Amino acid sequence: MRHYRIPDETVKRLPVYLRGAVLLLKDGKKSLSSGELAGFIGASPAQIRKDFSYFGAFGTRGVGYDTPKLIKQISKILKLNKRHKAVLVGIGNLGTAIMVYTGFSIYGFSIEAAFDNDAKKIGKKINGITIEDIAKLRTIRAKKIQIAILAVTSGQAQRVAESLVNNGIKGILNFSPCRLEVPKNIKVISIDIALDMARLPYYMPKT
Amino acid sequence: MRHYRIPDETVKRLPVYLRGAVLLLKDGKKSLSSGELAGFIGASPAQIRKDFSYFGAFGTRGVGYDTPKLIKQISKILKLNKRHKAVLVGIGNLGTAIMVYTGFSIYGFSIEAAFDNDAKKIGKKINGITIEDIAKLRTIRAKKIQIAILAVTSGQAQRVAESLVNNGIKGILNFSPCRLEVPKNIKVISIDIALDMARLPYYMPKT
DNA sequence: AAGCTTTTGTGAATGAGAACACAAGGTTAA
DNA sequence: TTAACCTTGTGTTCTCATTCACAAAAGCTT
Repeated sequence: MRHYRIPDETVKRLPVYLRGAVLLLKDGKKSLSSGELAGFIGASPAQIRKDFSYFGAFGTRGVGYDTPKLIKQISKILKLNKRHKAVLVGIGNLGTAIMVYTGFSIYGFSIEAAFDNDAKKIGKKINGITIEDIAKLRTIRAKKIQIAILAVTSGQAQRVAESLVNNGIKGILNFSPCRLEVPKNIKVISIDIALDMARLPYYMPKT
Repeated sequence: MRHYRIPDETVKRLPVYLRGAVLLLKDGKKSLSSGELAGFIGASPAQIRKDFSYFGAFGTRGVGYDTPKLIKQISKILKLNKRHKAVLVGIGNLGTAIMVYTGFSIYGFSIEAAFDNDAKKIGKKINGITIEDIAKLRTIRAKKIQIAILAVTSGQAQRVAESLVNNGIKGILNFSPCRLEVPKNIKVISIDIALDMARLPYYMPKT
Protein backbone atom coordinates (compact mmCIF):
# COMPACT_ATOMS: atom_id res chain seq x y z
CA MET A 1 0.00 0.00 0.00
CA ARG A 2 1.37 3.34 -1.08
CA HIS A 3 0.35 6.69 0.24
CA TYR A 4 -2.26 8.21 -1.96
CA ARG A 5 -4.48 11.14 -1.21
CA ILE A 6 -7.66 9.67 0.22
CA PRO A 7 -10.73 10.51 -1.85
CA ASP A 8 -13.45 12.29 0.02
CA GLU A 9 -15.94 9.87 -1.48
CA THR A 10 -14.10 7.06 0.28
CA VAL A 11 -14.39 8.82 3.64
CA LYS A 12 -18.11 9.26 3.05
CA ARG A 13 -18.51 5.53 2.52
CA LEU A 14 -16.56 4.41 5.57
CA PRO A 15 -19.43 5.04 8.00
CA VAL A 16 -21.67 2.98 5.72
CA TYR A 17 -19.20 0.09 5.83
CA LEU A 18 -18.90 0.46 9.57
CA ARG A 19 -22.63 0.31 10.13
CA GLY A 20 -22.92 -2.66 7.79
CA ALA A 21 -20.18 -4.55 9.60
CA VAL A 22 -21.76 -3.81 13.00
CA LEU A 23 -25.16 -5.06 11.84
CA LEU A 24 -23.69 -8.18 10.25
CA LEU A 25 -21.69 -8.95 13.38
CA LYS A 26 -24.85 -8.61 15.44
CA ASP A 27 -26.31 -11.12 12.99
CA GLY A 28 -23.59 -13.56 13.93
CA LYS A 29 -21.19 -13.03 11.06
CA LYS A 30 -17.75 -13.29 12.66
CA SER A 31 -16.09 -12.95 9.29
CA LEU A 32 -17.19 -11.44 6.00
CA SER A 33 -16.01 -10.97 2.46
CA SER A 34 -16.10 -7.79 0.41
CA GLY A 35 -18.84 -9.43 -1.63
CA GLU A 36 -21.03 -10.11 1.39
CA LEU A 37 -20.64 -6.60 2.73
CA ALA A 38 -21.25 -5.15 -0.72
CA GLY A 39 -24.46 -7.13 -1.11
CA PHE A 40 -25.68 -6.04 2.31
CA ILE A 41 -25.17 -2.32 1.85
CA GLY A 42 -25.65 -2.10 -1.89
CA ALA A 43 -22.18 -1.35 -3.22
CA SER A 44 -19.58 -3.10 -5.35
CA PRO A 45 -16.99 -5.46 -3.84
CA ALA A 46 -14.18 -3.78 -5.80
CA GLN A 47 -15.15 -0.40 -4.43
CA ILE A 48 -15.01 -1.67 -0.87
CA ARG A 49 -11.62 -3.30 -1.32
CA LYS A 50 -10.24 -0.23 -3.05
CA ASP A 51 -11.49 2.02 -0.27
CA PHE A 52 -9.91 -0.17 2.40
CA SER A 53 -6.66 -0.36 0.47
CA TYR A 54 -6.04 3.36 0.98
CA PHE A 55 -5.60 2.64 4.66
CA GLY A 56 -3.67 -0.62 4.45
CA ALA A 57 -4.47 -4.29 4.29
CA PHE A 58 -7.39 -5.25 6.50
CA GLY A 59 -8.26 -8.72 5.36
CA THR A 60 -6.88 -12.13 4.61
CA ARG A 61 -6.70 -13.37 1.03
CA GLY A 62 -8.87 -16.36 0.42
CA VAL A 63 -10.80 -15.69 3.63
CA GLY A 64 -12.12 -12.17 3.92
CA TYR A 65 -12.30 -9.80 6.86
CA ASP A 66 -12.53 -10.57 10.55
CA THR A 67 -15.64 -8.61 11.44
CA PRO A 68 -14.72 -7.30 14.91
CA LYS A 69 -11.26 -6.38 13.68
CA LEU A 70 -12.70 -4.60 10.67
CA ILE A 71 -15.04 -2.62 12.90
CA LYS A 72 -12.11 -1.63 15.07
CA GLN A 73 -10.04 -0.55 12.08
CA ILE A 74 -12.73 1.62 10.51
CA SER A 75 -13.60 3.13 13.88
CA LYS A 76 -10.00 4.07 14.37
CA ILE A 77 -9.71 5.69 10.93
CA LEU A 78 -12.85 7.72 11.57
CA LYS A 79 -11.59 8.51 15.09
CA LEU A 80 -14.74 6.97 16.49
CA ASN A 81 -12.75 4.82 18.91
CA LYS A 82 -13.06 7.52 21.53
CA ARG A 83 -16.14 9.32 22.75
CA HIS A 84 -16.93 12.74 21.36
CA LYS A 85 -18.72 15.49 23.23
CA ALA A 86 -21.05 17.68 21.25
CA VAL A 87 -22.96 20.87 21.84
CA LEU A 88 -26.35 21.59 20.31
CA VAL A 89 -27.33 25.15 19.46
CA GLY A 90 -30.90 26.00 18.57
CA ILE A 91 -33.56 24.05 20.42
CA GLY A 92 -36.47 24.48 18.04
CA ASN A 93 -38.40 21.55 16.66
CA LEU A 94 -35.46 20.13 14.81
CA GLY A 95 -33.09 20.80 17.70
CA THR A 96 -35.39 18.98 20.09
CA ALA A 97 -35.61 16.03 17.73
CA ILE A 98 -31.83 15.87 17.54
CA MET A 99 -31.57 16.13 21.31
CA VAL A 100 -33.59 12.99 21.86
CA TYR A 101 -32.22 11.18 18.81
CA THR A 102 -30.42 8.01 19.84
CA GLY A 103 -28.64 7.34 16.54
CA PHE A 104 -25.58 9.35 17.48
CA SER A 105 -24.64 7.44 20.59
CA ILE A 106 -23.73 4.24 18.76
CA TYR A 107 -20.89 6.15 17.13
CA GLY A 108 -19.77 7.47 20.50
CA PHE A 109 -21.28 10.93 20.39
CA SER A 110 -22.96 12.47 23.39
CA ILE A 111 -24.64 15.84 23.60
CA GLU A 112 -23.20 17.55 26.67
CA ALA A 113 -24.68 21.02 26.39
CA ALA A 114 -27.55 22.82 24.68
CA PHE A 115 -28.10 26.51 24.00
CA ASP A 116 -30.87 28.74 22.76
CA ASN A 117 -31.62 32.46 22.78
CA ASP A 118 -35.29 32.13 23.65
CA ALA A 119 -35.94 33.06 27.30
CA LYS A 120 -38.94 30.71 27.36
CA LYS A 121 -36.68 27.74 26.63
CA ILE A 122 -33.70 28.60 28.81
CA GLY A 123 -33.67 26.56 32.00
CA LYS A 124 -35.86 23.79 30.57
CA LYS A 125 -34.45 20.31 30.72
CA ILE A 126 -34.52 17.83 27.86
CA ASN A 127 -33.02 14.38 28.17
CA GLY A 128 -31.11 15.43 31.27
CA ILE A 129 -29.53 18.48 29.63
CA THR A 130 -30.50 21.96 30.78
CA ILE A 131 -30.91 24.50 27.99
CA GLU A 132 -28.62 27.46 28.61
CA ASP A 133 -28.56 31.02 27.40
CA ILE A 134 -26.54 31.30 24.22
CA ALA A 135 -24.79 34.30 25.76
CA LYS A 136 -23.00 31.78 27.96
CA LEU A 137 -21.65 29.78 25.06
CA ARG A 138 -18.09 30.27 26.22
CA THR A 139 -18.54 27.59 28.89
CA ILE A 140 -18.12 24.92 26.22
CA ARG A 141 -14.39 25.59 26.11
CA ALA A 142 -13.87 24.45 29.70
CA LYS A 143 -15.88 21.33 28.90
CA LYS A 144 -13.52 20.60 26.00
CA ILE A 145 -16.35 20.21 23.52
CA GLN A 146 -15.11 20.23 19.92
CA ILE A 147 -18.18 19.29 17.92
CA ALA A 148 -21.27 21.43 17.44
CA ILE A 149 -24.66 20.72 15.95
CA LEU A 150 -26.19 23.86 14.56
CA ALA A 151 -29.96 24.01 14.24
CA VAL A 152 -30.70 27.72 14.30
CA THR A 153 -32.38 29.87 11.65
CA SER A 154 -30.34 30.80 8.60
CA GLY A 155 -30.19 34.41 9.74
CA GLN A 156 -28.40 33.48 12.95
CA ALA A 157 -26.27 30.64 11.65
CA GLN A 158 -23.19 32.57 10.52
CA ARG A 159 -22.97 34.57 13.74
CA VAL A 160 -23.40 31.52 15.95
CA ALA A 161 -20.89 29.55 13.87
CA GLU A 162 -18.25 32.22 14.43
CA SER A 163 -18.98 32.23 18.11
CA LEU A 164 -18.63 28.45 18.23
CA VAL A 165 -15.29 28.58 16.44
CA ASN A 166 -14.09 31.26 18.83
CA ASN A 167 -14.87 28.93 21.68
CA GLY A 168 -12.90 25.95 20.51
CA ILE A 169 -15.27 24.10 18.19
CA LYS A 170 -13.45 22.23 15.39
CA GLY A 171 -16.33 20.59 13.54
CA ILE A 172 -19.91 21.64 12.82
CA LEU A 173 -22.88 19.62 11.67
CA ASN A 174 -24.98 22.35 10.09
CA PHE A 175 -28.72 22.05 9.58
CA SER A 176 -29.31 25.66 8.56
CA PRO A 177 -30.05 26.23 4.90
CA CYS A 178 -27.07 28.47 4.27
CA ARG A 179 -23.36 28.47 3.62
CA LEU A 180 -21.10 29.01 6.61
CA GLU A 181 -17.85 30.88 6.25
CA VAL A 182 -15.35 29.49 8.72
CA PRO A 183 -11.55 29.20 8.91
CA LYS A 184 -10.43 26.39 6.66
CA ASN A 185 -9.15 24.22 9.50
CA ILE A 186 -12.75 23.96 10.74
CA LYS A 187 -14.85 21.24 9.11
CA VAL A 188 -18.47 21.93 8.29
CA ILE A 189 -20.82 19.21 7.12
CA SER A 190 -24.19 20.56 6.05
CA ILE A 191 -27.49 18.76 5.92
CA ASP A 192 -30.00 20.75 3.96
CA ILE A 193 -33.31 18.99 4.01
CA ALA A 194 -35.14 21.39 1.72
CA LEU A 195 -32.37 21.17 -0.86
CA ASP A 196 -32.68 17.40 -1.07
CA MET A 197 -36.45 17.55 -1.15
CA ALA A 198 -36.33 20.12 -3.94
CA ARG A 199 -34.78 17.75 -6.44
CA LEU A 200 -37.18 14.89 -5.83
CA PRO A 201 -39.78 16.01 -8.41
CA TYR A 202 -37.08 16.21 -11.09
CA TYR A 203 -36.73 12.45 -11.09
CA MET A 204 -40.41 11.68 -11.02
CA PRO A 205 -42.42 10.75 -14.12
CA LYS A 206 -44.33 13.39 -16.11
CA THR A 207 -47.88 13.10 -14.87
CA MET B 1 -26.63 23.37 -27.04
CA ARG B 2 -26.49 19.68 -27.80
CA HIS B 3 -28.25 16.96 -25.90
CA TYR B 4 -25.93 15.47 -23.35
CA ARG B 5 -26.81 13.24 -20.48
CA ILE B 6 -27.29 15.52 -17.50
CA PRO B 7 -24.88 14.81 -14.65
CA ASP B 8 -26.51 14.03 -11.36
CA GLU B 9 -24.12 16.47 -9.72
CA THR B 10 -25.61 19.20 -11.84
CA VAL B 11 -29.13 18.34 -10.69
CA LYS B 12 -27.95 18.48 -7.09
CA ARG B 13 -26.65 21.99 -7.61
CA LEU B 14 -29.75 23.39 -9.30
CA PRO B 15 -31.67 23.85 -6.03
CA VAL B 16 -28.68 25.74 -4.66
CA TYR B 17 -28.69 28.05 -7.66
CA LEU B 18 -32.42 28.49 -7.34
CA ARG B 19 -32.25 29.45 -3.68
CA GLY B 20 -29.37 31.82 -4.40
CA ALA B 21 -31.27 33.54 -7.18
CA VAL B 22 -34.38 33.87 -5.02
CA LEU B 23 -32.41 35.44 -2.18
CA LEU B 24 -30.56 37.80 -4.50
CA LEU B 25 -33.81 38.86 -6.15
CA LYS B 26 -35.27 39.58 -2.72
CA ASP B 27 -32.17 41.71 -2.23
CA GLY B 28 -33.11 43.76 -5.25
CA LYS B 29 -30.90 42.16 -7.86
CA LYS B 30 -33.02 42.16 -11.00
CA SER B 31 -30.15 40.74 -13.01
CA LEU B 32 -27.07 38.77 -12.08
CA SER B 33 -23.94 37.32 -13.63
CA SER B 34 -22.57 33.84 -13.14
CA GLY B 35 -19.75 35.47 -11.15
CA GLU B 36 -22.13 37.18 -8.74
CA LEU B 37 -24.18 34.05 -8.18
CA ALA B 38 -21.01 32.01 -7.77
CA GLY B 39 -19.67 34.40 -5.15
CA PHE B 40 -22.95 34.34 -3.27
CA ILE B 41 -23.30 30.59 -3.00
CA GLY B 42 -19.63 29.62 -3.03
CA ALA B 43 -19.14 27.98 -6.40
CA SER B 44 -17.24 28.71 -9.60
CA PRO B 45 -18.74 30.81 -12.40
CA ALA B 46 -17.69 28.25 -15.02
CA GLN B 47 -19.47 25.50 -13.15
CA ILE B 48 -22.68 27.48 -13.04
CA ARG B 49 -22.57 28.31 -16.75
CA LYS B 50 -21.74 24.74 -17.65
CA ASP B 51 -24.61 23.42 -15.54
CA PHE B 52 -27.06 25.83 -17.16
CA SER B 53 -25.77 24.97 -20.61
CA TYR B 54 -27.09 21.42 -20.31
CA PHE B 55 -30.58 22.86 -20.38
CA GLY B 56 -30.12 25.58 -22.99
CA ALA B 57 -29.12 29.21 -23.04
CA PHE B 58 -30.55 31.15 -20.12
CA GLY B 59 -28.65 34.40 -20.19
CA THR B 60 -27.56 37.29 -22.36
CA ARG B 61 -23.91 37.65 -23.31
CA GLY B 62 -22.32 40.74 -21.90
CA VAL B 63 -25.19 41.17 -19.46
CA GLY B 64 -25.88 38.08 -17.42
CA TYR B 65 -29.12 36.49 -16.31
CA ASP B 66 -32.49 38.12 -15.73
CA THR B 67 -33.13 37.00 -12.18
CA PRO B 68 -36.89 36.35 -12.29
CA LYS B 69 -36.53 34.56 -15.61
CA LEU B 70 -33.70 32.43 -14.26
CA ILE B 71 -35.79 31.48 -11.25
CA LYS B 72 -38.60 30.47 -13.54
CA GLN B 73 -36.31 28.38 -15.75
CA ILE B 74 -34.71 26.46 -12.91
CA SER B 75 -38.07 25.93 -11.23
CA LYS B 76 -39.40 24.47 -14.44
CA ILE B 77 -36.44 22.11 -14.85
CA LEU B 78 -36.86 20.88 -11.29
CA LYS B 79 -40.63 20.69 -11.82
CA LEU B 80 -41.10 23.05 -8.92
CA ASN B 81 -43.40 25.29 -10.97
CA LYS B 82 -46.37 23.35 -9.70
CA ARG B 83 -47.32 22.48 -6.14
CA HIS B 84 -46.49 19.04 -4.82
CA LYS B 85 -48.48 17.18 -2.23
CA ALA B 86 -46.54 15.07 0.24
CA VAL B 87 -47.36 12.51 2.88
CA LEU B 88 -45.39 12.12 6.09
CA VAL B 89 -45.08 8.72 7.70
CA GLY B 90 -43.70 8.38 11.22
CA ILE B 91 -44.64 11.16 13.59
CA GLY B 92 -41.87 10.78 16.16
CA ASN B 93 -39.64 13.62 17.18
CA LEU B 94 -38.13 14.01 13.76
CA GLY B 95 -41.48 13.57 12.04
CA THR B 96 -43.02 16.28 14.19
CA ALA B 97 -40.14 18.61 13.40
CA ILE B 98 -40.63 18.01 9.69
CA MET B 99 -44.35 18.56 10.02
CA VAL B 100 -43.91 22.05 11.35
CA TYR B 101 -40.89 22.86 9.19
CA THR B 102 -41.61 25.78 6.91
CA GLY B 103 -38.63 25.34 4.57
CA PHE B 104 -40.48 23.05 2.20
CA SER B 105 -43.28 25.40 1.31
CA ILE B 106 -41.08 27.87 -0.56
CA TYR B 107 -40.41 25.15 -3.10
CA GLY B 108 -44.11 24.43 -3.38
CA PHE B 109 -44.39 21.37 -1.17
CA SER B 110 -47.26 20.88 1.22
CA ILE B 111 -47.80 18.03 3.62
CA GLU B 112 -51.34 16.82 3.04
CA ALA B 113 -51.46 13.72 5.21
CA ALA B 114 -49.62 12.16 8.14
CA PHE B 115 -49.57 8.58 9.40
CA ASP B 116 -48.28 6.69 12.41
CA ASN B 117 -48.87 3.29 13.96
CA ASP B 118 -48.96 4.51 17.55
CA ALA B 119 -52.53 4.57 18.90
CA LYS B 120 -51.60 7.39 21.26
CA LYS B 121 -50.75 9.63 18.32
CA ILE B 122 -53.56 8.72 15.94
CA GLY B 123 -56.25 11.39 15.92
CA LYS B 124 -53.94 14.12 17.19
CA LYS B 125 -53.69 17.23 15.07
CA ILE B 126 -50.44 18.97 14.18
CA ASN B 127 -50.37 22.05 12.01
CA GLY B 128 -53.91 21.38 10.85
CA ILE B 129 -53.20 17.80 9.78
CA THR B 130 -54.79 14.92 11.66
CA ILE B 131 -52.51 11.94 12.22
CA GLU B 132 -54.10 8.83 10.77
CA ASP B 133 -53.60 5.13 11.34
CA ILE B 134 -50.96 3.76 9.01
CA ALA B 135 -53.36 0.92 8.21
CA LYS B 136 -55.33 3.49 6.22
CA LEU B 137 -52.39 4.49 4.06
CA ARG B 138 -54.27 3.59 0.90
CA THR B 139 -56.27 6.84 1.13
CA ILE B 140 -53.27 8.72 -0.27
CA ARG B 141 -53.98 7.34 -3.72
CA ALA B 142 -57.30 9.14 -3.97
CA LYS B 143 -55.58 12.31 -2.84
CA LYS B 144 -53.08 11.93 -5.70
CA ILE B 145 -50.08 12.27 -3.40
CA GLN B 146 -46.85 11.20 -5.13
CA ILE B 147 -44.17 12.24 -2.64
CA ALA B 148 -43.55 10.67 0.75
CA ILE B 149 -41.35 11.65 3.64
CA LEU B 150 -40.32 8.62 5.63
CA ALA B 151 -39.33 9.13 9.25
CA VAL B 152 -39.96 5.73 10.82
CA THR B 153 -37.51 3.40 12.54
CA SER B 154 -35.12 1.44 10.35
CA GLY B 155 -36.93 -1.78 11.17
CA GLN B 156 -40.18 -0.52 9.69
CA ALA B 157 -38.77 1.51 6.81
CA GLN B 158 -38.65 -1.18 4.12
CA ARG B 159 -42.16 -2.41 4.80
CA VAL B 160 -43.62 1.09 4.85
CA ALA B 161 -41.72 2.02 1.70
CA GLU B 162 -43.25 -0.89 -0.17
CA SER B 163 -46.68 0.05 1.06
CA LEU B 164 -46.13 3.63 -0.10
CA VAL B 165 -45.05 2.48 -3.55
CA ASN B 166 -48.08 0.22 -3.77
CA ASN B 167 -50.24 3.24 -3.13
CA GLY B 168 -48.92 5.45 -5.87
CA ILE B 169 -45.88 7.16 -4.33
CA LYS B 170 -43.18 7.97 -6.91
CA GLY B 171 -40.54 9.65 -4.76
CA ILE B 172 -39.39 9.16 -1.17
CA LEU B 173 -37.35 11.40 1.08
CA ASN B 174 -35.97 8.84 3.49
CA PHE B 175 -34.70 9.71 6.96
CA SER B 176 -34.30 6.14 8.19
CA PRO B 177 -30.73 4.92 8.52
CA CYS B 178 -31.10 2.07 6.05
CA ARG B 179 -31.17 1.23 2.39
CA LEU B 180 -34.56 0.95 0.75
CA GLU B 181 -35.18 -1.54 -2.03
CA VAL B 182 -37.76 -0.11 -4.39
CA PRO B 183 -38.60 -0.52 -8.08
CA LYS B 184 -36.11 1.46 -10.12
CA ASN B 185 -38.67 3.92 -11.43
CA ILE B 186 -39.15 5.13 -7.85
CA LYS B 187 -36.68 7.75 -6.67
CA VAL B 188 -35.34 7.60 -3.13
CA ILE B 189 -33.27 10.38 -1.64
CA SER B 190 -31.87 9.49 1.74
CA ILE B 191 -30.79 11.81 4.51
CA ASP B 192 -28.81 9.93 7.10
CA ILE B 193 -27.89 12.26 9.91
CA ALA B 194 -25.80 9.79 11.89
CA LEU B 195 -23.79 8.90 8.81
CA ASP B 196 -22.82 12.52 8.22
CA MET B 197 -22.07 13.07 11.88
CA ALA B 198 -19.88 9.98 11.94
CA ARG B 199 -17.32 11.39 9.55
CA LEU B 200 -16.91 14.71 11.31
CA PRO B 201 -14.15 13.55 13.71
CA TYR B 202 -12.11 12.27 10.77
CA TYR B 203 -11.48 15.79 9.57
CA MET B 204 -10.71 17.25 12.96
CA PRO B 205 -7.19 17.84 14.24
CA LYS B 206 -5.40 15.23 16.37
CA THR B 207 -5.83 16.46 19.93
C1' DA C 1 -20.53 52.98 -36.62
C1' DA C 2 -16.33 51.43 -34.92
C1' DG C 3 -13.95 50.00 -31.16
C1' DC C 4 -13.85 48.71 -26.27
C1' DT C 5 -15.81 46.08 -22.48
C1' DT C 6 -18.46 42.64 -20.48
C1' DT C 7 -20.26 38.10 -19.91
C1' DT C 8 -22.16 34.06 -21.88
C1' DG C 9 -21.88 29.37 -23.94
C1' DT C 10 -19.09 25.56 -24.96
C1' DG C 11 -15.39 22.64 -27.11
C1' DA C 12 -10.96 20.91 -25.30
C1' DA C 13 -7.92 19.72 -21.59
C1' DT C 14 -7.37 18.18 -17.16
C1' DG C 15 -8.47 15.76 -13.05
C1' DA C 16 -10.80 12.50 -10.09
C1' DG C 17 -13.26 8.50 -9.08
C1' DA C 18 -15.17 3.81 -10.33
C1' DA C 19 -14.66 -0.53 -12.44
C1' DC C 20 -11.82 -4.05 -14.32
C1' DA C 21 -8.81 -7.79 -14.22
C1' DC C 22 -5.47 -10.47 -12.42
C1' DA C 23 -1.32 -11.72 -9.62
C1' DA C 24 -0.40 -12.71 -4.86
C1' DG C 25 -1.36 -15.07 -0.98
C1' DG C 26 -3.98 -17.97 1.84
C1' DT C 27 -7.26 -22.27 2.80
C1' DT C 28 -8.97 -26.91 2.13
C1' DA C 29 -8.88 -31.58 0.77
C1' DA C 30 -6.96 -35.66 -0.87
C1' DT D 1 2.70 -31.99 -0.62
C1' DT D 2 0.27 -30.77 -4.28
C1' DA D 3 -3.62 -29.18 -6.68
C1' DA D 4 -7.92 -26.83 -6.72
C1' DC D 5 -10.18 -23.03 -5.01
C1' DC D 6 -11.16 -18.53 -2.69
C1' DT D 7 -10.70 -13.73 -1.84
C1' DT D 8 -7.77 -9.87 -1.20
C1' DG D 9 -4.98 -5.90 -2.84
C1' DT D 10 -3.80 -2.98 -6.58
C1' DG D 11 -1.95 -1.39 -11.25
C1' DT D 12 -4.49 -0.17 -15.35
C1' DT D 13 -8.30 1.39 -17.85
C1' DC D 14 -12.36 3.75 -18.49
C1' DT D 15 -15.88 6.90 -17.40
C1' DC D 16 -17.54 10.98 -15.62
C1' DA D 17 -17.03 15.76 -13.76
C1' DT D 18 -14.57 20.09 -13.36
C1' DT D 19 -11.76 23.63 -15.04
C1' DC D 20 -9.76 26.20 -18.74
C1' DA D 21 -9.80 29.27 -22.36
C1' DC D 22 -11.71 31.63 -25.98
C1' DA D 23 -15.00 32.78 -29.77
C1' DA D 24 -19.56 34.74 -30.05
C1' DA D 25 -22.74 38.12 -28.83
C1' DA D 26 -24.49 42.00 -26.52
C1' DG D 27 -24.07 46.76 -24.45
C1' DC D 28 -21.71 51.13 -23.89
C1' DT D 29 -18.93 55.12 -25.40
C1' DT D 30 -17.19 58.37 -28.38
